Amino acid sequence: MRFQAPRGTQDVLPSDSYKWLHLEATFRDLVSLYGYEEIRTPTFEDTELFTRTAGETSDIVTKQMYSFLDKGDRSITLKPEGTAPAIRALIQHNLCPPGTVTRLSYITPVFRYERPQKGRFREPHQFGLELVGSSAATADAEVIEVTVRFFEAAGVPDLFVLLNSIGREACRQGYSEAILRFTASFMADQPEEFRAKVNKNPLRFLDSKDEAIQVLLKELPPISEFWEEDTRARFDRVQKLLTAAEVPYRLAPEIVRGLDYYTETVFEVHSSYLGSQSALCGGGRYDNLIKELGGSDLPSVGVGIGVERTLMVVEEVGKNPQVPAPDVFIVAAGAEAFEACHAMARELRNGRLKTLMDLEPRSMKAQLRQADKAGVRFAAILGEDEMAKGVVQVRDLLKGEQHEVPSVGVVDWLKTR
RNA sequence: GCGGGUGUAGCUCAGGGGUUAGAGCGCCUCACUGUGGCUGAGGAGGCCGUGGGUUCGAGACCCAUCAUCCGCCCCA
Repeated sequence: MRFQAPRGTQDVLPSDSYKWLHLEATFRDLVSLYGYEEIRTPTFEDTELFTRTAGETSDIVTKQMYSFLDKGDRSITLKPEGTAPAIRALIQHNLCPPGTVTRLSYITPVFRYERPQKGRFREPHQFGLELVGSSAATADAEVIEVTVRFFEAAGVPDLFVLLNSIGREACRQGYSEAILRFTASFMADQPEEFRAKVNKNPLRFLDSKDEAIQVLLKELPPISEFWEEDTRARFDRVQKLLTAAEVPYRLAPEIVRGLDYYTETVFEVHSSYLGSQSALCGGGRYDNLIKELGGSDLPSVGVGIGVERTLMVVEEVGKNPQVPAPDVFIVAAGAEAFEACHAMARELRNGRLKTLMDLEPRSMKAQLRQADKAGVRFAAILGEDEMAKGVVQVRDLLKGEQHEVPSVGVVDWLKTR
């Protein structure tokens, strides 16, 4: 009880660890079907990149960044999300020359200095996809579809996509002005700091939980009335593609995403099982990000998936993958057979059978109880009598049957079951 | 960053100033000396989160601190 984990981290049980690895494998398998290649960790987990991530790509208050001074008094900020670092790696290593299309995936921890609560940690993990180099609506739809297929494969029930388009600069400019007009009376009473924040990105008002704001915005026309013609065309096309792919989606004009590098398509995936704990993932198109980070003028669309939240939903509905039980438990009938049991364990493991054995030659009752607890199907019992006869008693713990099997044939016998 | 709840056995929790801190589940042993699950009996396991304070006496009350959970904020 004296050990206390660092704030905002989780105690991870062995079974949780297995679920995590299983989800990771599900993600890798699924996205590889669509041609996404994984960026390995060392490629983009560079401290300097973290540092720049904080200032350049986000105007979100820095108190949510995980910042500290290192031993050289440099200000270090741990990366708060995966997209910008992945895009930096892409620029740095020229992974997407103009004229080509590149599909990247990554699995990475991210860090946020927030008050931890359920479903929100200081070191959460993110699965991410970046589809770079295409401005086609099919790219938007592909990223959304892959994301949904992943959640389906992971066992997330009742999922649906919330879809919106926030248009291009002119559209957002016009809409922002409209929002500020509608909320002028509210803003007048607000502190200077708040006004400065909102003026920077008035779209954030749309998903505000403040009732006064929501009342004022009741008469606000939807953003679709500010769309330019090509935005509308893309949005229609994306919807058609999603329908064809049988991806369940709803239009959600209130979804604007927090970062200002998004353009046009934005989406989230929700599950009705998650309740108020927000979305499982967030994504969309960001056609200006690569240029802003110093790369070519490349269009891009991507998604970041919250690993812990996904696991929470899967856990909630009891669709956890179970750790596979061992195949055999070796029971030493009498201390004299203990060494021979070890030899048999080596033999079974050489035959690729997952084999357990008690560490001490305890009573058979205790050993069999261990076997039962471990969930194994077979107990292989070896004592002096069996050694003399050159056999092993193999007990089927499920059926309660017991078979006498020649020692030399045990591996084969077990493998054919 | 703001407000609130909770820290007692491996787990879930009871005990709300007064002997030696409890229950259920789990674990171990025995009944059954070479056969699991069921039953019964017995047993092990506690810096009562940590530090300070009040008191004759603190697991309990007060302060601080750490952890954790729930709102808010925020959500890449």
